Amino acid sequence: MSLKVYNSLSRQKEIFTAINAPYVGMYVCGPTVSGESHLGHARPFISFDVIYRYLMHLGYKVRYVRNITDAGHFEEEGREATDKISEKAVLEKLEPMELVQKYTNLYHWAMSKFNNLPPNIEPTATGHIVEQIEMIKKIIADGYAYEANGSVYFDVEKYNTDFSKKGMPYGMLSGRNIEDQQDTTRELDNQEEKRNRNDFALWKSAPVEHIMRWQSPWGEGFPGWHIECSAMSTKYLGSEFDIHGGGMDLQFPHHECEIAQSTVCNHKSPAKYWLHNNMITIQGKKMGKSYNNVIKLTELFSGDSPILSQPYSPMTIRFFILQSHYRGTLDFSNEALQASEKAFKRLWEAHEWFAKQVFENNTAAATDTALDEKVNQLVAEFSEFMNDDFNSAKVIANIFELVPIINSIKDKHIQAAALSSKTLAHMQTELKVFIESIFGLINERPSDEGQLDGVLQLLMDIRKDAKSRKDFLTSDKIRNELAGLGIQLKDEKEGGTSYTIV
RNA sequence: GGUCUUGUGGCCGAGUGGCUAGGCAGAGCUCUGCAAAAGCUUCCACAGCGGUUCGAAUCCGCUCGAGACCUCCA
Repeated sequence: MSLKVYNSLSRQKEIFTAINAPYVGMYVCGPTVSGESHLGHARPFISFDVIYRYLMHLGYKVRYVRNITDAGHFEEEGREATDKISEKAVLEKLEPMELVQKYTNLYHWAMSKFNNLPPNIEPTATGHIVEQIEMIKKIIADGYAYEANGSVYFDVEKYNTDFSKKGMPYGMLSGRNIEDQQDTTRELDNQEEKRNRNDFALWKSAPVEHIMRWQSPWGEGFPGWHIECSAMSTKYLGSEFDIHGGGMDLQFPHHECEIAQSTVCNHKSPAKYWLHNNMITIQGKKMGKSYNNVIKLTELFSGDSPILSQPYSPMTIRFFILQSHYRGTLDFSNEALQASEKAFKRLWEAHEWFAKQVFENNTAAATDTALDEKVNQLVAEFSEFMNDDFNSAKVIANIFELVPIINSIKDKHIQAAALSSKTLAHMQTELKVFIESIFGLINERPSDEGQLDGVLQLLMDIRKDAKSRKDFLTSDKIRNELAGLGIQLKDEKEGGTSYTIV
């Protein structure tokens, strides 16, 4: 069964075929490092991390490029256009690059907490000013951009007229047409410089107070809002690559403009498949700066926010995100996160125990063929569901159908021999592959050098002795005191005891 | 105003024509010295109204509600 992905460009699921198999080029829009990442940012990076991992699992050699926007984009809230990064730099009395470095480091820290694999290339906008200028020159030379007062604008009208004839109108990705766009009555800055209100900036002339500025053929300034992604994706993935990803909110205008710029320069539509993840909402509303409802990742991990009733670990959040499909909205609430926390714990403990087992006495024949068949079916569906536009939610549902079976084997409610040795082995490898390699879930409990384990084994021994003497005062004291320290003892069927660190 | 998405049980969330999604919470039971953990069982759905169909949460229409984009935004 082949992989199918939902392509925003065609608005339907398509069979994924690599342009130049086994190589796959994937570009994902990264963060603007003018501030701290929040929960909303976690979604695309975790979603595309799983997509990246799954493509590699399928055998593709993926080049994953995810940019860092550090050049500072425009904020047009007030009258004066101010550079986001330079503005904040003044407030915090930091050099712009110092600020960018700070938030880049914080972002990388969060990404590693989530166990996201680093991309193969993580280019920065400031490191590619030359490439961006070259691209703009090319667009001007081709007649699709014009200069005005030291700024350069993309001529959307002309592009749309010419490329509509080739079946590539402006707005093809987001389903807009220029006529509708004309209706907006919003007042924007520098409109008078533009020939048309749909035109967008490729290069902006920098006002004197701007700290971040570069020399260009059009004077000192800085690159426009969308050109960095076109320049860097072209440089590292070529004029036509397989996958372009990002949040749904970037579809227009960001990705639309990218398509226009790249198409003019490279004479090809840049990406074959456009994948967009949906937003994380909070009480039904998108989490975003402009809504004032963000939970920063540092707050999430520490619990330090009035919205949060407790801290949530990175794996809880990763699991929470994977429990839904990436194209659907996902509503944040403490209740929902707590549910994920508990669910992940149960899943992980079953998985951890099962992965360690060696089933030596099992035979080729299963004693419970119905169960054996059911297990094989559930496991086989992992790939089937992932192939259907990365439906991690359904895979997790199947894993949860396996959890009671695993726990029943553990508690001897089900004999391991109920399943064939082949089934058990297959189940072990597939669970490990999907949970760890593809979903990227990891054990979060602190690892120790065996000393803590030794101490706990001793305490459990003492408690066992006390219990056998019916000295429940002592046995309960050990259990309750440990519970107070966050160590939970669990008596098992065979008279043994295990523990988990909460 | 334009474009588009969406409305599933207490909460989160899969599901596009017929079969129990799943998780968390609730209830009962088993196990246990008591608990916890685990297992088993169970309650609670498909916004409303029409239509298509042998059959609809799933397709169509209308009504009501929610949201996103159109401006930096994952």
